[in-house]
Amino acid sequence: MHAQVCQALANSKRLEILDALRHGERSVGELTEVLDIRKANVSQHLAVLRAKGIVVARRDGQTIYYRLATPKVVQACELMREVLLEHLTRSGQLVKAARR
Amino acid sequence: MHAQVCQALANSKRLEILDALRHGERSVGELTEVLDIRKANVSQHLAVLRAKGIVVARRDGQTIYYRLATPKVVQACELMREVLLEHLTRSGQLVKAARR
DNA sequence: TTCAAAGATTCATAATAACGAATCTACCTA
DNA sequence: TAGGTAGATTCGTTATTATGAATCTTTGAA
Repeated sequence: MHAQVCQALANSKRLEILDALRHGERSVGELTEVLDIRKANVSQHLAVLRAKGIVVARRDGQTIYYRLATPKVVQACELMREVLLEHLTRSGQLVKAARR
Repeated sequence: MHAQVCQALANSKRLEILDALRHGERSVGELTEVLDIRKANVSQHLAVLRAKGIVVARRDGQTIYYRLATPKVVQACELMREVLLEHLTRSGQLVKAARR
């Protein structure tokens, strides 16, 4: 199940969605504009995030607003970004060392 | 790239590897015993984790020891586990509410 | 040197995931 | 209630990923 949660984060579009939701809720239409992909596709990604409990939906009339289920997702993403940056820094140093 | 890092964590075997490395380095042979899968497959998973900078290897004679590149990976995993638990708790409440 | 042990890599195949297109559902308004 | 709008769902196709089997590489010992 833990792997399933990670799998839900393993897609650049879905990470963009989470980034867009970082500072508050957004409607599907707004997300569609931000991501610049088809609405059906946005819905599909939202369904994945919803199924894993990463985002929650709220309906207001015709529009449905999504928000993060918990700020912990953002924290986890930030940590992973730091892991990535450290790796890039290390491998960058390797490249430099190899050039000497 | 961020999605690629998440992708590397999106596999139960690889999460088991990270769990085994949580308290210190382990050789490939030790990991093979813990995971109870073929050595080739363990190497493949380790190659994925290595490529994303999540683990690093150290050779000592014939055996190669792996360890976490940074404790941040474990922290990120813990946060994701909490997200999962919160989700399970919420959906468990939904099941109960539906039964009433 | 040759052989064996510990891993890594390559390749082929089976299983999953992503996306577009079409269809379906819920809500609002005339 | 008919029509329109915002999303969701289903399905088929294409692209990725996981795994086993076989092969290759590195190291240490006879």
